[in-house]
Amino acid sequence: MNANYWLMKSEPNQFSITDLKNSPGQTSYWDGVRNYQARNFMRDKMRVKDRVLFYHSVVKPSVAGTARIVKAGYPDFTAWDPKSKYFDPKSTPENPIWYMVDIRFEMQFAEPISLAKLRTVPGLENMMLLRKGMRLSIQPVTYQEFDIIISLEKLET
DNA sequence: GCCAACGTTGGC
DNA sequence: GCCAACGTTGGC
Repeated sequence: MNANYWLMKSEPNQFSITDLKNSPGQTSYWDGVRNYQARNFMRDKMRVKDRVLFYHSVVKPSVAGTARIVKAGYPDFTAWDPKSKYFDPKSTPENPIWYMVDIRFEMQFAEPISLAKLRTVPGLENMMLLRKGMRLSIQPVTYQEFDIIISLEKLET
């Protein structure tokens, strides 16, 4: 079966692609997602080897690089830790509400591709990220969209 | 820092 | 079940 393609948002001052690159094994779990739609993607749709656009939100909105799913959805244990900022008393090990995946660093773009740039690129007109009011932190991306963004990077390096 | 858009909560 | 109030996201 073919891989799926995704975009995952993170505020770089919380967790950046550099942080992922510097993580043990260049791998990290993706914790703290507390939105049902995003959770459903992780729990039900993401598979090992799926490819990910790593998006930096807020500070300098841009696609910063790529990653791969290396572990499919499993319960987000930070929801069970009262000391975690992601604590949710409604979630228990017996009945987990929130899920995470593990991702591994693949590449960091020499020059992040800015949101403003993406808005000008032919073929990305229907990209979910570019829709008004779109806040979903995990979004499906088509193969074509993924490929266009990768090719932009190659042109600029 | 502002604020529009969205998701969630809770009173009724 | 409706919807106002509130909190959060995230671009600018």
